[in-house]
Amino acid sequence: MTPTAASRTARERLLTAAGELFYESGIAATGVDAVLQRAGVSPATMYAHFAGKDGLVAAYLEDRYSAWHATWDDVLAELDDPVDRLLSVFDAVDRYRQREGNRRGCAFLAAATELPPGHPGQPWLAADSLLLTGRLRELAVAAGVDDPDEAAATLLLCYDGALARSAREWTTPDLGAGDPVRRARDVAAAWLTSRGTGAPA
Amino acid sequence: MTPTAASRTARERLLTAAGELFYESGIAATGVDAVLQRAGVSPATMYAHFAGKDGLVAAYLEDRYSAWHATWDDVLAELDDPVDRLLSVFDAVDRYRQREGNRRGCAFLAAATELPPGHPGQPWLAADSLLLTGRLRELAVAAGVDDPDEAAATLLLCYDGALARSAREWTTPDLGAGDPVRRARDVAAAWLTSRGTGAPA
DNA sequence: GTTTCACCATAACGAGCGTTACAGTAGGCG
DNA sequence: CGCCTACTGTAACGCTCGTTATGGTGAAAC
Repeated sequence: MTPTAASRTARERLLTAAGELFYESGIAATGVDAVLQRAGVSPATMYAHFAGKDGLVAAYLEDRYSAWHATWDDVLAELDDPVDRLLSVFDAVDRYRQREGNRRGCAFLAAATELPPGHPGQPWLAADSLLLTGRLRELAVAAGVDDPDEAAATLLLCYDGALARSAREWTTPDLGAGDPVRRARDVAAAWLTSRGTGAPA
Repeated sequence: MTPTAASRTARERLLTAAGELFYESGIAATGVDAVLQRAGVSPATMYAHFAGKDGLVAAYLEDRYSAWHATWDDVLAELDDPVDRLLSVFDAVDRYRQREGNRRGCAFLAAATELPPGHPGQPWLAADSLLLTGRLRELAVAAGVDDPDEAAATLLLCYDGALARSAREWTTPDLGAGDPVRRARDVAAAWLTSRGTGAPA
């Protein structure tokens, strides 16, 4: 908007500050003051940009959704093999973590347990679920698996398992367990080769 | 304690009320007043039994832990086959849901995202993790799988995946996906037969 | 130079909530 | 009877936190 600002605009600073704090400390546990202080923004400015804390939360989730969506697109653009493309969710999670320094599980999973029904951020949670289920099914069809719906559901199970385990290991480190995302990819791949592609016993 | 009380004692009523409300609406979102009203207990009585809301939360988690532990024990006592015993986590979840009317994912998973570090309820979350990892590894050893650690980690991945998906489907119903716990059991069983038990290609 | 726009700093308001205090009641028991 | 225990009901305190209001700064626009 303003070409003047030497540093980033207030809205951007608010969004990154909110992203860090909401993600690390939880949404409900993070006060507006903490976000304002980290962003170096005055209250009036924030309420000019967002519809209160709820609006800021919604914008934060939209931001995460866009970043996740774009990351998956990038990974997908580099793959040709249909099975690789079907398993790309896990590679996308890897790259997303690498980009955003994400080490505490899934932001949407945490938000799903924190946000009440009707919260303005809920549509982005639904969008995330829709993206996952829809795209996994498309890719399963393209990969020519026997039952695309079942394959998508199984992939989704492994995906959520990886994220949930990441979240749990954050608070209770389970040494020697290895990377849950890597393991989830392996399990999903094994399931696909044994039952997904037409390989009758 | 008191043989007099015609109905259950105040402590019991508080615990069940807290269990329902904390589980359905979240811990942070549930006010003490709501628990008191549902339990039909005055504030003074509650603070005589528990160390504030945090103490009530801790007692609630202890209660859930005990119930979960006991349920798994019951299921385990009915099984003899080593592989069935290894897969009993999922059957135990089934029975637990049936007993407690549990339909919104895992209470510990939700609590893990809500409770701050150092909260008096954290030990019970750690106990749950420890029970899972420890027991799964024991059962894996007893089942004679090739790599007990890897088998336990894989089972744990499927387990958390089932619970996380249950939680997500609560807010965003994914019709036609079937029961995540059932699916997790199937995936885990398939993984075991293909790689767990000594069945070299 | 004046207007305008985006923004900062501080303070204050108002609601919600965890907590405590203060009386008052019903039943078991010596 | 009187004592003790377990409990109820209401009210109030104190604090946090989201929100709003007020005055002021600095830089681009014309």
